[in-house]
Amino acid sequence: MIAWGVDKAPSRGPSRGLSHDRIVSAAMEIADRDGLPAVTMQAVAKSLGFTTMSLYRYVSNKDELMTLMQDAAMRGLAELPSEGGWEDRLRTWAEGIREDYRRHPWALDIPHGQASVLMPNSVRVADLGMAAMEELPLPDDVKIAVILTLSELTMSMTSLELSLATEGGVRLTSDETERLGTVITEERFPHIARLFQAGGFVVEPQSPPVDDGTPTDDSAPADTNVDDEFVFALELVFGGIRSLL
Amino acid sequence: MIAWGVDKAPSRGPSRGLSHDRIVSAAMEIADRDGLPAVTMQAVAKSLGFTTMSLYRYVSNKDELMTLMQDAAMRGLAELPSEGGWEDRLRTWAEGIREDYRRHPWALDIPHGQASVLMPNSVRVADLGMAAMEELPLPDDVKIAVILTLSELTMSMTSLELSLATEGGVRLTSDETERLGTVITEERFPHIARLFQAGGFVVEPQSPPVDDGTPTDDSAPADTNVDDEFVFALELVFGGIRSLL
DNA sequence: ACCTGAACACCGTTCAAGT
DNA sequence: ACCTGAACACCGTTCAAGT
Repeated sequence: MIAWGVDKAPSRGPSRGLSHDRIVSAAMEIADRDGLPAVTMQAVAKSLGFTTMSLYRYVSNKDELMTLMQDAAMRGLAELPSEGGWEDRLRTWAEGIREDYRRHPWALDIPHGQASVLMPNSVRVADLGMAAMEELPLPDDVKIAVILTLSELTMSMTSLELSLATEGGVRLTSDETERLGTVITEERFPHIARLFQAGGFVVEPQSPPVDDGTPTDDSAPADTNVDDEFVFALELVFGGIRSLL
Repeated sequence: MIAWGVDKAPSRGPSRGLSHDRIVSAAMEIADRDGLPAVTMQAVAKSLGFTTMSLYRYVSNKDELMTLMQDAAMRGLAELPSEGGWEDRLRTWAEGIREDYRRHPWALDIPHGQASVLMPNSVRVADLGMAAMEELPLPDDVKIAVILTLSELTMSMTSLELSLATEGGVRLTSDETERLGTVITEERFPHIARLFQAGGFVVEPQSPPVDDGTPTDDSAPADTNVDDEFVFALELVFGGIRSLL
């Protein structure tokens, strides 16, 4: 309940300036700069000029700090366009979430427990999602399922994108490609070996020359970039929603 | 490349019985029993009756061991039904993945890097996914995007399900509910406060009495269980695919 | 009430040494 | 080639003590 600010701030007694906000901000700065593993209690305390143990007065353990960080990371999504249809609104909603995770990639690595669903920003984002679908004549539980589906999808795709980006894409040395080629064969993997050998199994983080293949079974496989995958996945879900109406 | 078994086994010299298989199996047993954090190099070695350092002869670091564990966890999915349409096959495909993760929940917590995509079972599962859609007149890159979408969705939903199950669902004490009620208000969250107060924002891990509401905007919200969410999300994607044809 | 210092029981990983 | 022992530089968290 710390996150909601209902625990009245103890304004009595000596306070040398530590606070929940400062601790969470310091932790986020470290995570942004050096990644989540660099966020140790000692590192956070040190960056604030306090001892490690001082943090435990504000946060009961590291997990709680992580949950606070995660929620704080999701503050980018503000308002949805009042014009346009539900597709436009859901798209900007999903893209807002995506932006937040891109800004704070480490947030994707913090496990989503029960607590995180009831954090302020989670509730706010869910509320915005429901607002985006206001015009749709669907029962509330279906809308919640849609929100859940879209946000999970957004997280997964962003996670994939970021892990590929930091590793420079699934690009192998020609030696590795060759060795893998001896093992990924038509006999063993009849449906995908061809794609692998053509390089189509490779996913790029950035936007390469995009090919939009015509719907033919034997079209040449192309490099795929995650941004396209994300847009495609969204449209897939939108198509599903439309088929419900 | 260890995972593909191309590194010839060094059958010369004294071997007191350690091997990649035994190390990975031991690590998986520990993870199944005590969770991923319990998988330390010391714990794995001890369970095999060796010193910690002996593992480093077979595995270059802990991350590599984790990647091997993750791939080994995905061996459940065998064959897809030859009867029925692509929906049936994709459904059993996704449910096979789901089963594997349910059996080895910790596998969801191992980060998916570039290496993991090219591991034997990942390639095998991707191949099966392509096979499931063989009849569909869609370009290969679209099929890959579908596979990616479905597997990410499956992972997310299973992850949600498991985190709720281990925490006993988002069930709050009446005290907590009350406190949250003072903070999740109609003014602040106009589109979701009503749902929260009605208990509809609560997601159950197991199957509670399911209500399939009629498509009315003001239908009473109901408890939602993750299994339904998963099936719903799959159908949403299937609807999207159909709209592509 | 707020912060510190010392201590505890761990981690992953190194290196040189034994057989 | 395979495994061990000792050591290093870390972790999160406790507890009693200071102001």
